Amino acid sequence: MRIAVFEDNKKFRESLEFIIVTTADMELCGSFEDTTRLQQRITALQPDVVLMDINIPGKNGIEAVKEIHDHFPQVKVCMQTVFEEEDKVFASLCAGASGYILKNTPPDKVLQAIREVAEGGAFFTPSIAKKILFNFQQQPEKAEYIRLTEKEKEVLKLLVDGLSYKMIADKVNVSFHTIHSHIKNIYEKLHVNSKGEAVAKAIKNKLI
Amino acid sequence: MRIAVFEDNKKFRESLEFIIVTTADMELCGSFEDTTRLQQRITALQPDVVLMDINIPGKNGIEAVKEIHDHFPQVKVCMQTVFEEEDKVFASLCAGASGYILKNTPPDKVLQAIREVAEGGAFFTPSIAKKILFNFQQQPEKAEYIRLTEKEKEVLKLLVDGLSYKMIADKVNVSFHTIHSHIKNIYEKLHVNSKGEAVAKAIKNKLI
DNA sequence: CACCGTATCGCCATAATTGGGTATACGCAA
DNA sequence: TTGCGTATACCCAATTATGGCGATACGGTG
Repeated sequence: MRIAVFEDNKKFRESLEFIIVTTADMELCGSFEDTTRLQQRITALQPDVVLMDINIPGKNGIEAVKEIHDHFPQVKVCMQTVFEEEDKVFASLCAGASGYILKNTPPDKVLQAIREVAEGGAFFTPSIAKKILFNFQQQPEKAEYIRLTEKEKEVLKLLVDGLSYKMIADKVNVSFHTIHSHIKNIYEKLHVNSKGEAVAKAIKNKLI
Repeated sequence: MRIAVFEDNKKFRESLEFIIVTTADMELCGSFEDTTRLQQRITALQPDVVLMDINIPGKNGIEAVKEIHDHFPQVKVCMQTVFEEEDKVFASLCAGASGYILKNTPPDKVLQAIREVAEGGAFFTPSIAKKILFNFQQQPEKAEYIRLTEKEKEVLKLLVDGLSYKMIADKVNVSFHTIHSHIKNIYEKLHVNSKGEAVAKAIKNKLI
């Protein structure tokens, strides 16, 4: 597992380097104090995971993660910061970071974070996770949980994709009438009475 | 630290009980296989953390977490499930859960999750965290620039709200035919040919 | 200025799709 | 045994999708 570090604080960079080089299944493939020549470096080093300081000289961490995400989508990025700057947290997550850890995170957690993101998962320190959670819980009206059956979800999904009753019936291999019936039930559960509303509600409430 | 367990699967419930009772700083204050008399139980047991199966008999886990969150805001809830049912994940997070773990999570991680949520943090297994992350990152690829006129945007917006042609015409104070005409143009620009697709595309690409 | 393209607005007609109602049937779980 | 999910079916009215036709207005260009 190849790791690259971008961190301007010498002390902290060296401690990250130490953590990585002393770990059997990890290889430190690069360590930098700024984000200049970012793309060349990534191209040359081919890291699996990048540890990126959010306040780094050159282009800042958020722009850097965006650039990496756009040009090297297979490279996972884990952000690190001293402070829990709310807006930067969300900005970097939106920019494509897979993890977010505070710099007081103990070494074993750092390694855990690296492994999780390398495997395609995501890792947040609890306080960051809490912030993210809060962001969800702010949205009040989503509170109503709509219980759709599996079939109904399947049909709704296809409805959102823009398929007609006929096409859905064909796809699911049941009759047109069955689809009709399912959709009537879906509308009832969603409290809507048209395709448009159903699609809107499905997407907004992430029912699909 | 007082923990209450709600889990209908006997095997799994017992293994949770075992994990908790064998941990020095934790106390199992209750263990149930359904969510009946939920409020009485919580009132009596005064748990710090509740582990709640998402598919539990009685009122389901999502309704249960909502009830706990509403009536006992100091009680933290950590959800558990076998499957990563996307809609249920988000629904329970919105309902007030502080953590979300899969049932294949190893014991040490379960304990970690309990501790994190007890301390006011949040805990997600990496795959769940990834789902949450996705939710942030879903930005439109906007490869194609869609230029809608103001009128078209207005009509599209109303379409997304689920209004019929007639209702839109009424709202915008033009004739049904004009709306018809606008919608034809919108469909052309979006490369779609049904209300459902148009609504889906409008929301996904944030055209409105 | 006259010309062209684009956006806006209006209408007709037809065919297909959709929404709502009602009904039957089967298996399965509470 | 009742209820729910699933599947099927028919009917009917309303809505929607498509195509074509035409008019006005406005900004920029030759």
